[in-house]
Amino acid sequence: MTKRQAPEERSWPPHGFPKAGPDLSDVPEVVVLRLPLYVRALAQLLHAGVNVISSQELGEMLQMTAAQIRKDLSYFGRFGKQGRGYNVQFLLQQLRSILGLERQWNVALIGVGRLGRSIIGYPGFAPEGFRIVAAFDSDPRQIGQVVGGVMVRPVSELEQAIAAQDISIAIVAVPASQAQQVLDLLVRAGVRAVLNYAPVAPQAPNGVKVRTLDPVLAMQTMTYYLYRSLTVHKEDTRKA
Amino acid sequence: MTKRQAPEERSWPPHGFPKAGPDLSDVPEVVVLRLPLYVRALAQLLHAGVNVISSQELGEMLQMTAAQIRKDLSYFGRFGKQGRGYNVQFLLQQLRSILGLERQWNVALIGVGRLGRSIIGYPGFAPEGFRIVAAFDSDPRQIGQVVGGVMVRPVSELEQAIAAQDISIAIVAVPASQAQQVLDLLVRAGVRAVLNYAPVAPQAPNGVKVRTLDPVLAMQTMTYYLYRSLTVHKEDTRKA
DNA sequence: AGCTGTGAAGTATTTCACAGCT
DNA sequence: AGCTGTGAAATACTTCACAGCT
Repeated sequence: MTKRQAPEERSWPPHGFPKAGPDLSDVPEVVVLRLPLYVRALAQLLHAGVNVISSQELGEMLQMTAAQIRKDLSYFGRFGKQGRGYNVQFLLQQLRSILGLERQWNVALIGVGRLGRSIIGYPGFAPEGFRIVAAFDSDPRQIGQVVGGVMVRPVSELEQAIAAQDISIAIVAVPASQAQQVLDLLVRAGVRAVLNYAPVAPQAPNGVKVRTLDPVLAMQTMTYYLYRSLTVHKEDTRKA
Repeated sequence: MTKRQAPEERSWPPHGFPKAGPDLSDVPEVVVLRLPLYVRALAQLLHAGVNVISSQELGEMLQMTAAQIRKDLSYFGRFGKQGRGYNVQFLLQQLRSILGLERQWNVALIGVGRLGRSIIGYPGFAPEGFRIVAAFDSDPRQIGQVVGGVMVRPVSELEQAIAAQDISIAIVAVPASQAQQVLDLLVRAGVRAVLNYAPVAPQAPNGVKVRTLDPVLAMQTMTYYLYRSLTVHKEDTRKA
């Protein structure tokens, strides 16, 4: 049973917003979007020396209901012990395994301008197993430069490099005007997961996941609420 | 009628995941999360010289159903003309007004390390009306430096500056370990919208919107699907 | 003829609430 | 006594489908 797509973001999402492609299993996508939150919280708990945690306590940490956590986990197995709770280390390991986080993922970066350079310098990816192993740009002045330990290559070499270097994820950091064509190229090259920093809603075929991170969009969803609370709002938005 | 919170953020959004605080109106939060997508698409259309668009066409652009767009818009008013569609310029202006995008918003940045500097240098905020007018750091070596035209001040001055400079939004770009305490400080100072770049799920009181942008989280939601499609998956995840 | 705006129907997601294990 | 796992109930969200305007 495939499911219908919702738009966005969630980027905050909700991130991946809009999204494309049917689910590959019967696990609701919202559930998958939450799993990394559990992983992050459990890693913290493990680090803090906590051995066992209940869905109640985890829910307080993450500001969600205990029932939701239990239900989410139940899509994948039975990881808890009744009367006790969840073993932090065990649950963490299980979730990491479910999410495919126990391996390294090779990543290509397209666009090494200001934004791309800051992404390649971001220290958060490597410890989580995401290794940027190739960088591309269409600007001839960038080609041949070494950025973050990776030599920048022309986009024309992209397809070949994706295959040769076993790259399954791409990060798009090109101007909005080029994002769609870069995405098309990536899809043709066989990439099926794209983290998009360009402020566009790119079209991707089924089976290709795109998550767009757009800080401006995130801001704009907050101003709505700021604005409301400034002037106490009475419905009167319709035109005359 | 206030509503229940879903997690994120989505950021991932989509986006702010998990989020806090009840809705200030009866408009579903998912709808608010989509409005900026409409704004972005309409701005593109306007730029391209399109005068009128149907929900059908807009839906194709954004990969969503025409009905959803019409329903979303109907929460705020009647902006279209039967038989014709929506006037692009008019609808854009209406949505910008609803989202509070017709004014400038003063923004404070907390944390001017590598990430913070890249945020302050991001050229996407200013054209959308978000102006970073103050920057703070707890590192004495950063104090007094001028970054992106703004002088870095000690965090101790934050509360005073928020009030004095009419700042309603903050961007948190401090290490994860400090994010919660910075957020608490911001809330005490009266900030009610926070764009959080730290990889944590911070707790915020009702009425304070937090959107977390976490590229690692976004990546981790995609590996799930990559992983599934590598080995054709038969349900067998439960422990022995 | 074409398209909006919207109740009603259909899905999806969340929460309840409790049997059953420790 | 405490907590999980899960059907069933409740709620939220999306899509249908059509009256009504242009």
